Amino acid sequence: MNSCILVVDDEARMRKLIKDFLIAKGFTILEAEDGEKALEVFSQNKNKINLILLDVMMPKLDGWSVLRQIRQESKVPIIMLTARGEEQDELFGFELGVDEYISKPFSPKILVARVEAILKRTNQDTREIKDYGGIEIDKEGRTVKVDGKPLELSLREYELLVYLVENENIALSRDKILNNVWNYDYYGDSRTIDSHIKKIRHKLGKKGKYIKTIRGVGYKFEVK
Amino acid sequence: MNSCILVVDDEARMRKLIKDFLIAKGFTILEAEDGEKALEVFSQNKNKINLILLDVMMPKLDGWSVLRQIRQESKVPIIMLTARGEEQDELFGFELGVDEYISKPFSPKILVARVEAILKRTNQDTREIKDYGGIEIDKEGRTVKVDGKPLELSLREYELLVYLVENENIALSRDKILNNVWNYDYYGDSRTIDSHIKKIRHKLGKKGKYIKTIRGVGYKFEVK
DNA sequence: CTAAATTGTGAAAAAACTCCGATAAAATCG
DNA sequence: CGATTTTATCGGAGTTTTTTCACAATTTAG
Repeated sequence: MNSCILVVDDEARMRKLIKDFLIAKGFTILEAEDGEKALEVFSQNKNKINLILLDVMMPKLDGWSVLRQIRQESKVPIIMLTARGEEQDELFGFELGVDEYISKPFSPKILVARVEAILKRTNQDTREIKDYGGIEIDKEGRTVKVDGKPLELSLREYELLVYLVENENIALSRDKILNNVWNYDYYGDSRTIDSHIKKIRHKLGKKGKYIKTIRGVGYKFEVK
Repeated sequence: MNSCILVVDDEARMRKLIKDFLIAKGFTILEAEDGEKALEVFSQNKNKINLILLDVMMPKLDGWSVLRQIRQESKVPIIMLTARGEEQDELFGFELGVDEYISKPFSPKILVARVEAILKRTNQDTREIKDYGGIEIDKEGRTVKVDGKPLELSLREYELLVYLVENENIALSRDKILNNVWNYDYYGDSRTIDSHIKKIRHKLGKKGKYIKTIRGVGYKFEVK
């Protein structure tokens, strides 16, 4: 993990306070003492920075301006540090893509909690691995595991399996399968599907029986 | 869009207030007057509900309990409605997966702004399409586009390209490439990589030059 | 500049994949 | 139960993908 956070505030004391707490929590910190420096540091560390703590009131370039400029090119999470309870500002900011507010004065605990919450939310591994009765499918990685063991599936096999599991418990007609897994205009032998089903079942081993045959219709994936 | 929001609060007046504002903004509203009802409504509308506004203080089952139970099975965004400024609660809640707090009393504007901010954040199609100098890769869909035009890449070509772009600006040795794109124990001709590189470059057209040859080492993807 | 090393390229061999058609097996119906 | 319909399975033909190999082009070193 070890996320990198850019702290932007004109008060050195405030920066130090924030920095110390976040470092104690294992974060890496970059600092900037005004808006211009913030943009500079940001542009040089785009890929590294995971979150920005941005003070609103600053000399040279205020927090809103910095926010706007950064939002032109990046969706990095930004927490604004504001004077207490300025509703107008909050509304203003959400539209611009502020992720969170923290009002000064704040307790370091709150700070850390919010930072972690936001990072958790955004860092949240976008990788989604879905489990269908022990058949794990990682669509991003295009991999399938059964009981933890990776399976080698050809393109058609993979797509057919994905189509079946994504329609778990739904009986799929051969027509539907052909139209969805094959090109729309494919006009082939309907035994083709059977052939692939056979191979998938075989590769799934014991779990092959989750692919049910629905006589007169087609197939259905059902964990039972 | 038209998101559905579950409003849980024991005060009918409060529910009505929230409901009216959110409906005015085009949301669909479900209501529950206590924790138990909330769970009931939730379990019956799991797939429909996009966000939950959850009061903390309620008879029968309080907000925290509801939160915990819902988090057992769902990541639906939850905004807690709390009495003003209870730090302890906030810390407590972030760990449990609270997405946001709104302190009573709040202005309807703030409410709507936060709801919209959260929905914007979470509804954000999980589908991620990354752009590397005009080469767009959708890993979930396993598609590559160059300047908007889809490319047909074979398995190896695709994986090799993904490996290169994900290590943008890093020179990758042939060894490393073999170990990562091919099976770990692959023991083939080293011209194999070149062959695929050639095909990829060709398919990328003008952008093929982003794949740089690093003599004596291997290749590097670099947009320049 | 020349020789050596490394990479690019195209063609062809090898491997993998997809699809088809024939036959076997199973389920259903009368 | 026997006939009929439907699905399972198998082998192999036709494709596509992957790999290999020989040679050309390029870069680097001396």
